[in-house]
Amino acid sequence: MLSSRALLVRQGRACTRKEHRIPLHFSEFLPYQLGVAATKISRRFAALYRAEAGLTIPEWRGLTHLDHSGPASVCDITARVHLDKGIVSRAATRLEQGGIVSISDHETDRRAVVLYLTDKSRALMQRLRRIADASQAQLLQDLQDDASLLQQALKRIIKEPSA
Amino acid sequence: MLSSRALLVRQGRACTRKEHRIPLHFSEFLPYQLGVAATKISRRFAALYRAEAGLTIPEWRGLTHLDHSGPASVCDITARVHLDKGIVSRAATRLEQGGIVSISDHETDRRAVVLYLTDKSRALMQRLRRIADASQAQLLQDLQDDASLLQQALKRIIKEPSA
DNA sequence: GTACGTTTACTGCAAACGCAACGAATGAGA
DNA sequence: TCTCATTCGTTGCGTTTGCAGTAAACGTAC
Repeated sequence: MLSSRALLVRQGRACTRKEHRIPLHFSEFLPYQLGVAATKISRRFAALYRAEAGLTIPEWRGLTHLDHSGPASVCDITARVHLDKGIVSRAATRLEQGGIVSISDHETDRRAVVLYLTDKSRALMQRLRRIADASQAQLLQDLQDDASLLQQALKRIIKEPSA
Repeated sequence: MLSSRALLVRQGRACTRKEHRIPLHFSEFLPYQLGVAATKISRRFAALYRAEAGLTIPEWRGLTHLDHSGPASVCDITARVHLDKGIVSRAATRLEQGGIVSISDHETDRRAVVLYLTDKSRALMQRLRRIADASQAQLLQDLQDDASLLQQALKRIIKEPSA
């Protein structure tokens, strides 16, 4: 027993539209909006880093932290840039193999390691920082007045306890 | 040759802080904010659907579209809810095995299939809709005045051509 | 000094994802 | 009618992800 609506769909073209037109009920659902927007922006920036230096997003996040705050342990990076410790560990391995970071033992804690940028990578980060800043500026310009409030709301979500 | 900063990190505790305190430069970077916020909210809602009905997010997105717009093809769903066709296809298979949707042939296009809710799942969706609405209401309340502007900005990002 | 819980980093594994290739079906155009 | 490009859905494959488990080092309490 099918509704008349169902019959409409069953006839004519199988796929009604090609554009990614999002139905109303979805366009008002915040988790959906957030997910789609984040994926979109994330892809754009990931492509940038990959094209420029063959970096993944976790790699880039860790490097940025090192670049800005100086040498740090895996645990440090994990806590600061919202990444799983396994992901940071693997990223560190790849980056060391690529000569982007150096890893040495911690002075006083023999469990820990210390990651730090090489001279080679300091120049790389300078270039990447410029690119990231420019891309973000473009993004903010597209968003115009909404930008600052968007960031304010996102910060609130991030800081929110959890539940 | 290490900077004095490096020496500081190399001594004392390996992991300086335990809280997820995000360094300033990151907290201002939009793609980062967006990613972290989306992951956080997405996890929260995913846990909700899983606990309530054992549904994944792709499954839930597809079902919601079916629930709201009536029977649709895989391609339809793909276009409307921002999912890869492979993901939609697999979700459809799982949902059919679970008796949540029925799949039949398209009337006029023999390549296509038509997914539609079963009576059983219509009741399920009603319950899920209530839960999702309540959770979103809670979220919007937490965000207070920022909410509408957040949504406005996200919509702009989503609609934005691409570059 | 010894025992025990915690921290640090690494690794293994299952699940999910994105992409591309494929076969079947379609339909537009010669 | 006969191509041939396109569309629809499925499947396979490599990568990434998140989580749990492991071993070593640490440090606190006794």
